[in-house]
Amino acid sequence: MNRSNRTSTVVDAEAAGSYAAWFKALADPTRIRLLHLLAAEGRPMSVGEIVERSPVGQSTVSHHLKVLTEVRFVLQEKQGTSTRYQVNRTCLTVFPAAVAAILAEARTELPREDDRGR
Amino acid sequence: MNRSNRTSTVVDAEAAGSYAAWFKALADPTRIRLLHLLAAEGRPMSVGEIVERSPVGQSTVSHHLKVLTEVRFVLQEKQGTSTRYQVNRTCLTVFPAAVAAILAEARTELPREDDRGR
DNA sequence: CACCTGATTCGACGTCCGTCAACATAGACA
DNA sequence: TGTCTATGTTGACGGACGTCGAATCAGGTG
Repeated sequence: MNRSNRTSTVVDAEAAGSYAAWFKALADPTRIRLLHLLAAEGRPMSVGEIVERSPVGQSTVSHHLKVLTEVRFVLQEKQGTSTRYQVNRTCLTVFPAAVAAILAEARTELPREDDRGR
Repeated sequence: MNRSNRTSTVVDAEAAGSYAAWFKALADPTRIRLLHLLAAEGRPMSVGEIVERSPVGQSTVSHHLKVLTEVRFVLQEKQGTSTRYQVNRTCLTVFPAAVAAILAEARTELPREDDRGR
């Protein structure tokens, strides 16, 4: 395996950009806590409820939730005046796989992120 | 399980900061490519060799290698006038574990990052 | 209809980041 | 010793980011 001397480009420039975007979404303590909160609760939560448990303001929470939503780490579901956010369980598979790809761990095939939604 | 209403704080403010620092180190396409290059080659590489395969300047590569070294994703080994960089294989274990912790995947115990060095 | 409440967006501020060119450092070798 | 080569560091510049308060928008409710 890996028979050529060319760097087996599993991670080319384009993929590097995508991966970087994912990591960038987690490159902030507040977002990590938000994501962990949602994951730990394991249920859709409203913004207000999340704000109550966060040390930052409501607009900040809203902003971070938007960032996490854009990279599909969390999914949103509007219900009238309220908006429920929940963690996207697909990340459990796709994210460690991305790390494995970067670290050239060939044993794991990178699954497609095909949870159609948005 | 999860009998209390307190968020089971596996990821508290301090841990969130640490994790964010790790992710921040990967939140850049260039660093991801550098890390992947080192991982794919699977051997210590000199800065010049890395620069040859990178689209950015030498000082930039040096800077990014420093960042990756500070969070221990890569290890450095000085040899006279040259410096060899190689990927830290411990990341293969500790990094997915961190992701699992954030995503509240309780099944994996977070291993200590005790590859004494630095 | 007027009002209240929950959520997003806007504008601003200070800070940090990625990149480069230029300079500084430090082994190797004649 | 002096020079060469490989690497690290500095300073600067442009752009992006995190946070906040204020303004705005959109559903319910009376």
